[in-house]
Amino acid sequence: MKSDSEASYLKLIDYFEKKTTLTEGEKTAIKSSYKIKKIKKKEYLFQQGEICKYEGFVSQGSFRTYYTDDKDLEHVLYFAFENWWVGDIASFNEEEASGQNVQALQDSELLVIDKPAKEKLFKSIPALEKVFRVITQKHLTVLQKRFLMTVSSNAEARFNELIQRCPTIEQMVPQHQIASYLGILPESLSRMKKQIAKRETHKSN
Amino acid sequence: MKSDSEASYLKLIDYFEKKTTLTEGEKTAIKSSYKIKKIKKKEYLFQQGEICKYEGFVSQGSFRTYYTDDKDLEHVLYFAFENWWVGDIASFNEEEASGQNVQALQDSELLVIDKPAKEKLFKSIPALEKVFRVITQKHLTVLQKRFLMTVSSNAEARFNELIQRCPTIEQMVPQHQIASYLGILPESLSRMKKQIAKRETHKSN
DNA sequence: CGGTCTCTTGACGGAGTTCAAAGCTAGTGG
DNA sequence: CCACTAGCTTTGAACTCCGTCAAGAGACCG
Repeated sequence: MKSDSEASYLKLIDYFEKKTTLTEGEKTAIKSSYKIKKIKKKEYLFQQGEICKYEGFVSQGSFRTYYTDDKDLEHVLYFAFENWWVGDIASFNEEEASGQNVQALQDSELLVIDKPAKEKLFKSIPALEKVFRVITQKHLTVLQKRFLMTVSSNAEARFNELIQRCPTIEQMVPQHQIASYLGILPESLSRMKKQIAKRETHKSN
Repeated sequence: MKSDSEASYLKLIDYFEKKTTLTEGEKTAIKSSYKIKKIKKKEYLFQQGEICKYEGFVSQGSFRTYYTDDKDLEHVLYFAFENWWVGDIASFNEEEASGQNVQALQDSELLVIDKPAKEKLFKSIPALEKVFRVITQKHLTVLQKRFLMTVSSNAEARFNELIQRCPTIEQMVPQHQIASYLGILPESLSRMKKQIAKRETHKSN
């Protein structure tokens, strides 16, 4: 147990050390600021209507962030695997109700921090302020690309892009959630894959 | 001329002072870091394929940020009016080619800063590091809402949301650019507005 | 083994696109 | 100040992609 959590903290420290340099004292401060939180499959870090109290670093497992619209349709915003972040920045910072759900796709483990602890950590390690600015910028860039992809290409092009960028996604995530990520219904994805397969066999014959 | 530029700098200082407190020395440092750049209607701060060398604060006029896809269709990502920022964060920071165009909708004026000057300014005013982290977070939040709106509702709902959030947009921006922002073609927006108008007259009769 | 969740398949419908043409508006130059 | 042009908006008809509804087949879990 002790050694497991030690490995999780090492992942986080490694992550930060790729972006900045840390003293031993700073590493200790980071370790004592982030708490381990285990979340079982299908359970939530937080749900729509709640405040996102924790920002989490995925040390084991995987998550999806989604939004349920007024017609009860789910729309997947992100998948998060190991070494990625989960949370709702707006809700976390403004302490207002979130419009998103963060759900574990399998039994998973997060390193979480709440807002007071994060502010305290920023004060003691000012370099982290920049690290998180860069993380947020990266996040914004990814979302911008996603948005442009969504408005400028059809579902099949978006599917191909996803498979290329994340070839193992189909082994990790059920198909109806991939459909949701692509912005189409499960029926449409099923039909689309059939079409692609048909074209493939025609080519190779 | 002198008093015009003085007013522009005051807009920027006022903007920063809403987010943090500044000493007189810091205000002077800000003023000497940002340069005035005038851009005529239909001209560009930068275009697709170029590096975004400047981050700009709109002191007068308005801009649109758009992306041209492989079918030569334009997709408007943002409009920017006074007291908003323009630029491509990824291109600016990583000094890589941008996938976006920032074009003036009318004769306009920006306060611009390049990367070395911004880094120098951050060193002399560390509080700005946080200000820009918060700006980026806000930006991300806005884009997330936009994305969810785009995938979960139809063009008419998106149009109504835009008009409500920005009632004067139709006076400021040509209709085909509004269509592009909504993710539809000008023909579709024209038809949609006709439909809406027809329903309105039926109601009031 | 039964129930629930997931994936597939079919027929139909609708929102938005495509292509083409005509009317309108605003900026430009004589 | 008018005339001309280029760009913007409107309209129509056919089409496409994806959604909707419904039903059945397969997979997973207690």
